Amino acid sequence: MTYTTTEENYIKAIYHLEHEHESVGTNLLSAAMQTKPASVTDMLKKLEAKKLLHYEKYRGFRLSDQGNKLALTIIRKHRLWEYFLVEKLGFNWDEVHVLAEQLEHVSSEDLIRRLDEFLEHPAFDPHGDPIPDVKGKFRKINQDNLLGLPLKKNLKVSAVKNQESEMLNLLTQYEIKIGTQLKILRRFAYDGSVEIRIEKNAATILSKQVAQHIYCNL
Amino acid sequence: MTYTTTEENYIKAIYHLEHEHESVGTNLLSAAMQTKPASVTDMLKKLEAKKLLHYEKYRGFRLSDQGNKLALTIIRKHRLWEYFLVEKLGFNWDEVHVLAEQLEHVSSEDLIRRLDEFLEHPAFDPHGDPIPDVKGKFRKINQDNLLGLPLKKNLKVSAVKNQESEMLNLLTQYEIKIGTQLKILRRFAYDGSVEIRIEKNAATILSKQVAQHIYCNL
DNA sequence: GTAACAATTTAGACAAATCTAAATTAATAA
DNA sequence: TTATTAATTTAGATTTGTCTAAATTGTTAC
Ligand SMILES: [Mn+2]
Ligand SMILES: [Mn+2]
Ligand SMILES: [Mn+2]
Ligand SMILES: [Mn+2]
Repeated sequence: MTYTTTEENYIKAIYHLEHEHESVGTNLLSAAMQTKPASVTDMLKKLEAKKLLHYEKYRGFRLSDQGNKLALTIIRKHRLWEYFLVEKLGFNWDEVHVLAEQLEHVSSEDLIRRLDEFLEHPAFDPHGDPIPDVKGKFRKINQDNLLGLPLKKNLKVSAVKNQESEMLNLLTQYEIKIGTQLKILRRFAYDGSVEIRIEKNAATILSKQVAQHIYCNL
Repeated sequence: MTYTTTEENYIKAIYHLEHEHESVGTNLLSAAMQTKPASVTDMLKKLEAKKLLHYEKYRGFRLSDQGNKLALTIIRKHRLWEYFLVEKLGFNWDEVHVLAEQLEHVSSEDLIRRLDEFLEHPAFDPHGDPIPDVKGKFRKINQDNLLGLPLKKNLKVSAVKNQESEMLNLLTQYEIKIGTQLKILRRFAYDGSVEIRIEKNAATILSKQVAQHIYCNL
C-alpha cells in the first residue's frame, strides 16, 4: 500500500492527538491540520477505506493497528532526518522540524535503514523525543519536568516538550539544550517560577511556563 | 515563487530534451513525462503563466531564463542527493536515481547549501554527470566515448551516458565505474565492438552499444 | 424528557493534474 | 496550390483535497 503525503500527515496528527488527549474528535483534528471539520470528515472516510482507522460516523474514530504502525514509521523518519540535519549538516534544533516535515514523506525503506545505520542508530532526536526502532519500539527513559524534580540534585536535560521556535530560541538564549547539566535551587510559590544553576554559571530564574516543558533524567 | 513537484518535473524534462534534441514539441515532451499530449498543453499554459517558458500555441515553446535557472537548481539538488546516497549511505549507483527524483523536490536553499558543504562541493555525481554550482555553472571537462578515443592510451572513466538499470548493472559486471582506469586495445569493424583492458585484468570486449555510452577523460 | 447547543456530516462547488474524443492548425507532398 | 497527414489544442470529464453553507445527530442543561 502507498499513501499520499496528506494521508500520512493526517495519520501522524491523529497519532499525536491520541497520545495528548483522552478524546479526539473532528474539530480537534481539523484544528491540528489547519483545515475545516468538513474536510476532516471526507478524509476520515478515505482513511477508513484504507483500513488505517476505525470510524463510526457521529461516534468517533481511532487509529487501527495498521494506522498506528504507519504513524510510527513516519515519526521514525521524521526524527531520524531531524537528527541528521542537526548532527551532520549543522542546523540548529529550531530549524529542522519544517524540513523534516518534507523529508519524512520520502518513501524508501532502504533509504531509512541506511540513514539509521549511517547515524549509528540514534535513540533520541535533537529535541529529546525518542526515535522508534524498525519495529516501532521506543527506548524508555525516566524523566520528569522541572516542576516535579527534586531540588539540589545534578540533572541532565533529556527532552523539551514544546518545540515552537520561540521556545527553542529562548532555551538557546539560556544556553539550555539536550544534555545540559543543571541543578534546581528553589521554586517560587507565587508564580511557580524555578531557580536553576546551569553547569557552573550564575543562577537563573525560569518561568513556570518554560520550566514545565523542560524534562531531565531522574 | 513556489512550484509544485509536477511543474518542477516538467521544467527539468524540458531542459533535458532541449539539450538532447534540436526541436522539442508537445509529443516528445508527453512521451518523456509519460502523459498524453493534451495534458502537456494544459501544463504549458500554466508554466507560461508562471513565466517559466515562452509559448505560442501551435508554434512551440522554449524555457525562459527563469525556467532555465529553475531547471538547474533542480538538477543540482538531484545530483547532490545522488552523490550523498552513494558516498555517505553506501547505495549502488543504479539505485539512487529514483530516490533522488523524490529528494530533488524538497525545498530549502539552506538545506542544499549545507548538503553541498557536507559533501565538500562535489563537481560530479555518481554517474559522472556534472553538478551545477549555486550559480548554475558546470565544471567543464574534456571527454569522449570509447568509439572516439585513441588506442593504447591510459584512460579514466569519467561518465556513463546511459543510466538505465540494465546498463549500470552490466557495467558493474564488467567492474567498470567512474574513475576506472582502462586502455583501448582495438576496435572491430565488423560490429563496432571494442576490446579494452581494465586496470591489470584480462582483456574484454564491449559491444558498440555499451562502448558508445562510456566516456573517458582525454 | 425535551430544548438548545455543539459536534459532525452532507451537498455542492472549486483548483490541480490528468484523461478521451473531437476540433484545429501547420507542414508536406503531389 | 490544394489535399492529406501529423502535431497540437480544446471540450468536457475524473480524482484528490479542499471549501462554504446547510442539515443532521449526540449531548447537555433545565
Ligand atoms: Mn519535529
Ligand atoms: Mn509531514
Ligand atoms: Mn539521476
Ligand atoms: Mn522529480
